[in-house]
Amino acid sequence: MGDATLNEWETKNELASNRIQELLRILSKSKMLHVIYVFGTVKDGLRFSEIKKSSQTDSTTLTRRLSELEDIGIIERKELSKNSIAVEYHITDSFDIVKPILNSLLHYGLKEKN
Amino acid sequence: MGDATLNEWETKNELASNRIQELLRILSKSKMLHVIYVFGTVKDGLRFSEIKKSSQTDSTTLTRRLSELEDIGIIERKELSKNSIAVEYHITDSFDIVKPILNSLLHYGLKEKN
DNA sequence: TGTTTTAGTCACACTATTGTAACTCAAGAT
DNA sequence: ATCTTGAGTTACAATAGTGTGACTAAAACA
Repeated sequence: MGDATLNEWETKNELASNRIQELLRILSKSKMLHVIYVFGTVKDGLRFSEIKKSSQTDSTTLTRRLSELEDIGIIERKELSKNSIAVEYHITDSFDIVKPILNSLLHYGLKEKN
Repeated sequence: MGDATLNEWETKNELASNRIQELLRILSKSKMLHVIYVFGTVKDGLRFSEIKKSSQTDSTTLTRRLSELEDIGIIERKELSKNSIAVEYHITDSFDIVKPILNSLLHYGLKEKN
């Protein structure tokens, strides 16, 4: 079962491999999991300051993480009232794609080391 | 369903979180996926040179990747004949832990970007 | 009018990760 | 005895990713 699915790798092309590599590189950056966790658990439509507080991330790093997530289409940035000042971040349908990965990671994290 | 599992995050402790972070950091390193892919698809009991050829990784990086995988207990290094020269790498039971993660990543990789 | 809040930006020094090239050392083949 | 292969190691320069602290510009509050 696990093996069967693993065999699909053989049919994958370079593009898929690059996308995977890229996703992993992005997911492993500092505070990324904390940020995604906030999006996964709290209500939809989050303000910069809320994410900052909940994820305990500084402005610089949070900006970096949010724009990376936006770049790969996992969240969307929306300015309330046309001239910025207030901004809201929403998850997109693609957010579902990372959920199973987070769940697998969670199981790994909770498992004893033997 | 996805949400239900995601809620488990709320019960996780700092230790789990660090383990997850660490796994992600390791998985995202260069050539790591290529190396794991070889272990996942080819027979068990691989020689350094086989992995090197199949994963297209240079000695330095391969040594780094293998010892990182060994450190987290996903593979084992075994010297055939007591005084090294020939070495074989085997996957351990813990290798199963990363399979679902690889499968999720695979699905992500194969999905169109919209 | 002055202060606070929101959502960042900028420069910077620091650490981590990378690939390259050159080297090692033991064992088996010629 | 020399050559090649296996499994690395070492040094290094280049690139990537980090948190800190200082700064900004607009809007809402008092």
